[in-house]
Amino acid sequence: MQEKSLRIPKKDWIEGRRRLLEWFDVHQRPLPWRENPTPYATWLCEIIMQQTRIEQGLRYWYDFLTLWPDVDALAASSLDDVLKAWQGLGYYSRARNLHRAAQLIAHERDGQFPTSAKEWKNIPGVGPYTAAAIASICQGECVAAIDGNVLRVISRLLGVQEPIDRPAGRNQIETFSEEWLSEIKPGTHNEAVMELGATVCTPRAPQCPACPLSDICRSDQANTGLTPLIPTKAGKVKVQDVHLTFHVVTSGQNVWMRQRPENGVWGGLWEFPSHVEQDGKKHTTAPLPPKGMEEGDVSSHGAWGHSFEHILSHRRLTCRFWIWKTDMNFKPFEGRWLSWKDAKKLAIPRALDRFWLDLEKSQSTNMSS
DNA sequence: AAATCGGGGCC
DNA sequence: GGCCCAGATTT
Repeated sequence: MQEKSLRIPKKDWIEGRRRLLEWFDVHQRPLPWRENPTPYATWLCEIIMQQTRIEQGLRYWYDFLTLWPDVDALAASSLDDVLKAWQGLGYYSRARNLHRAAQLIAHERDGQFPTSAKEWKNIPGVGPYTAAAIASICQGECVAAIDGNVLRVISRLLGVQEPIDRPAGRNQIETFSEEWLSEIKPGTHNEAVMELGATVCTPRAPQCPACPLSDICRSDQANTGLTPLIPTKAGKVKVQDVHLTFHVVTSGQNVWMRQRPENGVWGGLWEFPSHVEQDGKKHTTAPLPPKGMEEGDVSSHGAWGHSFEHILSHRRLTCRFWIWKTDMNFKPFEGRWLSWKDAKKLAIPRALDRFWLDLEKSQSTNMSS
């Protein structure tokens, strides 16, 4: 185990570490959360940035800090408001865990944040990476934070040929990372490795000539030419086809909506009642009325059979929307009546947002024509 | 150990 | 169309 992690002589990686920190001091991007890293702002940042590009998440980080400047404010908010602010960012369990964690910290920890990576891991939504990142960057703890950038940088540095999404490859990277970590400035070291991965040791077209570690790297193009081939991954996700039918049950300016269960796709978000076609079957031309709703309950139906494709990372959704008109005395199934205006204040999936835009466009076209 | 969970940007 | 992104949680 030790041999694997020490294929680079110690004097070399000590020197490499020094040059990395030197490089970081000069070339780091001016990211706003580096200016005044408080536990709250750093925690918020790390949760938002999980599996998210900086450019995409930045706006959300600002929005959350503006809406809820501290953990007490966040804890006092409603889950619906948090989900609404999170809308469009994806992985919605992060938002629900964030809200739950804020209440835990505010009410059960007297507003006190954890002070070690081990404690941080007990906070909902905080796993190994996030715990290490906050504790090292914000609280000076000597613990390695390993994200996608680090996996790529270290696998290339060591020339790890085993898949990094399997224990064999992952363990090599973890072992070396803990050893390599600067005991002087662990937070800066962690940020430096991530920054190198984000700006120089990139997934495609890495800029090895600009890398402060190129002379000791086991896969630099100038040495072995392995850089484009590392890291390797074993995991391959098969994308399934799913056909969804949404029933837009309306009455005048009101619409029937329900909240999705916490588990599963779009957990906790609001939607029009929907159902999945069995066994991935394609849509039939004539949709049945939603369950619990008889033909006689509707005054008209099938007004607009809008349909489009929506891609998730693990699903290919074909979404069909069917509009039914009824009256508000009718409460067909789980959910509630909402005015269009109030419904828009709720967090909804991107796919429904698309539908909504198309519908309004269609209505304005009809009115003008 | 493997599956699940979004959406957007890039090639 | 595939890949990846400042990963965590559930099964």
